[in-house]
Amino acid sequence: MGRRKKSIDRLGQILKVAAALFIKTGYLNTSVRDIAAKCHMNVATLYHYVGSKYKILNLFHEYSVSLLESFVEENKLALDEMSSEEALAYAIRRYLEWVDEYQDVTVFWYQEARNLTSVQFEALAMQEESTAQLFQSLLDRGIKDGKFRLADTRIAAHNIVVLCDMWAFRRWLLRRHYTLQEYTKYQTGLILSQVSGRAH
Amino acid sequence: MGRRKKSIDRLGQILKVAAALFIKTGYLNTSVRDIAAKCHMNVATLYHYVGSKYKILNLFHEYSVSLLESFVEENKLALDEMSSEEALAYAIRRYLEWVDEYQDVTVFWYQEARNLTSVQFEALAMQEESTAQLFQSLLDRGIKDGKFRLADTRIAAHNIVVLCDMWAFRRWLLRRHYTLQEYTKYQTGLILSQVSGRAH
Amino acid sequence: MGRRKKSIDRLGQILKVAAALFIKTGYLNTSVRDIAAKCHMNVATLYHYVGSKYKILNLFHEYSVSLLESFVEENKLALDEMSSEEALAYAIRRYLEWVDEYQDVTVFWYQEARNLTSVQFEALAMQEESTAQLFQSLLDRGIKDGKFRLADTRIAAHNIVVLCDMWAFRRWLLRRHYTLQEYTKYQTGLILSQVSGRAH
Amino acid sequence: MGRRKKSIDRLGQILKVAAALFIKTGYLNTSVRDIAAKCHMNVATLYHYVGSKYKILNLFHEYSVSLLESFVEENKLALDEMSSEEALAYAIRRYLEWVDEYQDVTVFWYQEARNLTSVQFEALAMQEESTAQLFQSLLDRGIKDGKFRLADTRIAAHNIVVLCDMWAFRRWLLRRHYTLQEYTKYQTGLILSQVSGRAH
DNA sequence: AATGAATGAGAATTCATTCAT
DNA sequence: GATGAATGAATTCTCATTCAT
Repeated sequence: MGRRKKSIDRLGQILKVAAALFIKTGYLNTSVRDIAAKCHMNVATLYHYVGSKYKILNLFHEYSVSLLESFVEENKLALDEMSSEEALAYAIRRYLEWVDEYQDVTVFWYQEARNLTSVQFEALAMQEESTAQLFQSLLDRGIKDGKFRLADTRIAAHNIVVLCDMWAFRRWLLRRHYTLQEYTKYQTGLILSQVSGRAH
Repeated sequence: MGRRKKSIDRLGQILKVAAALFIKTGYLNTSVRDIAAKCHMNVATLYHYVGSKYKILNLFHEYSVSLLESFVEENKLALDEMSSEEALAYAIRRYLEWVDEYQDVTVFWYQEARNLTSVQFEALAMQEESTAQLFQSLLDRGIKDGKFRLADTRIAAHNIVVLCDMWAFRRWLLRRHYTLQEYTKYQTGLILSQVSGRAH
Repeated sequence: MGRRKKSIDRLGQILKVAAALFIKTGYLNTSVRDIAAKCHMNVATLYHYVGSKYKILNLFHEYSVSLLESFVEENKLALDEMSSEEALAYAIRRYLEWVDEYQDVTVFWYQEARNLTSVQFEALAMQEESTAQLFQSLLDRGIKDGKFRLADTRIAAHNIVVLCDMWAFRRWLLRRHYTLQEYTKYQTGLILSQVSGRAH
Repeated sequence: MGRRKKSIDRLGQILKVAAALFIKTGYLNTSVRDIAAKCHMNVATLYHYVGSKYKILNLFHEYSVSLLESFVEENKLALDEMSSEEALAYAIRRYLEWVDEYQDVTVFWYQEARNLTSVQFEALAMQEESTAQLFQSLLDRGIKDGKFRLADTRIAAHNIVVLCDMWAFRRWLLRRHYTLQEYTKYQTGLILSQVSGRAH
């Protein structure tokens, strides 16, 4: 068990250190030596655990996907008991909190998706779609309720996701002017106008 | 002048070729040799014109900024004669056309901004801000007119920019479901709802 | 004894697996990890039995030498009762059968003798000489009998060995045109002409 | 021209040095660093000329093939004016001189043919066949003349080639007992007996 | 203006081997 | 006897850049 534990720890350590370096300097700018050094580990030892540099990106990818996954899972049920508008507002707030917590991860994949194989890219995209679908189902519900009026809920849902991600990838601007709370308040307002609007 | 002209041509050729390669495989994955080879040019000759690999990114950066710049310039005046709503819709349509034309460039900078110095990053950011300001001024005008109701025009303006850029950086999804025309129609509708909404 | 037996089995297993890998991909291209893996054995366990990679080559070497040795032993006595010509033909046939059976081993040492220490190389060479001497003694006997006429029986003996080994190291060519039986017939004929010839 | 010349020199230098190292320690045991160092050249400079380690083996391979090729060419014509027996003896003597001069090369390819691609191996094999064919045509001529009696000239021709190559790959033994002249004399005698013998 | 040659630094990865448990 | 973890040294190869001509 001690063995087992140590092995997992090492792998965890590698993942954690590598993720930090990847985020800080980018995947291509990070060398395996850098990662090993920061782990106080011989390069060969690192290879004992991971197989290749790309495998590390892989692991980080899986971890990132799982983060999103659990966000979706955690919030699915809680929303059923609220009204459409409350639910949407709640989901936006929670997702923005999530983006805030994992902003580095969010931005990272906006930038480095290029380095994934197409298979992995699909996985990431699919997970992002399922986040969008969480919002989409809320919008559909609101339409049934007569609370929302929308020509196309898919675009609207993706809009919501992107406007939340924007808190991460435009942080250089937004942080200068708003707190997360303010940003949440404004965006929620705008999005609610968007979905309940008398468009066109 | 012949000299001068040739020199400029060479530089232009390098920029063009490099941009294509950068876009296709990323800045770090593109080697100076690759660029030189595609220009049918010796590496040393290339260095005669550009100084460093990073300088090429620089040039591409300046070029990209100028593209945005001219977009702003071209559209500023045309908008004055329209009504607030017409002007906004027109600006969105024009910007989406621009994003569609330069989608590779747009996506590139979402991904590779990391490789810029902070000074250059500032320049890029500033230019993006000035695009946002184009929209912001339209929003401000609409508020004065009583056509729009908005608590914060800055966020709303950035929303518009990001939702347009999204046509480029989520193309893997959007292209599957919408033409540019459809996308333009839907987003314009949603944005107009957003800005003319009863804020919360 | 159970212990002892198991230990010998393990060693035998290593030798067998290693020999197969050496033959297939060459000594240098075979890694200790490969061998251990194919033995379903930990690398360290393997080292518990063998000491070094080179020692494995050693073992294989000894095994190869012993193969030749037993060939010589097995055939020495049987030959006494035949006539010189019969004996020579018989010895050639038997040796060709041996080469055919151990063609991989034969070829291997033609190729990898380089990787032996000079001491080991001597051992291999000596054993090859003793194979040659088997033939040489037959030739000497034939000369005494007046059946063969030869200026130098050493060269003639080595010729025989090499022409038989050739069945292994030129198999890429010979197999296309001849069966072992045909090859045996032709070579026996040629060699008999050689040794009974009215030369020069 | 100076340029051109230097470039060829460098390549020639690399080939020469590499060949020597390959012969001395084997292809796999020779590192690119070793080669570069012996050339007083930076590793990257070496790669400026050759592309890959394997390409060097390639070059050496081509060179070796060309050596054999020119041996065949040089001797083809000279043989026409002699009698069959004279011609065969002459060809053997010349080929043995060739093997003696290029014994390292000869032995090398007996050992390292494994490291060639199958395409390259074919090329080497084909060239060896054409050497054999030189002898085979002499044997065929001798049969027409009624000078030689042979059931299969292909095997006989390959025998000659192999018995000559043997001077190189059994040098550890043969050099102890014979000079090249003695070896030539004995083998010529044996081969002539072989080909003019009363086949069985 | 143009180029072939050159280079130091560094990339990812593999290897035979050892050691503590 | 067995094993997972560890390592120093070495591998092939690439890169951005410079320099003499």
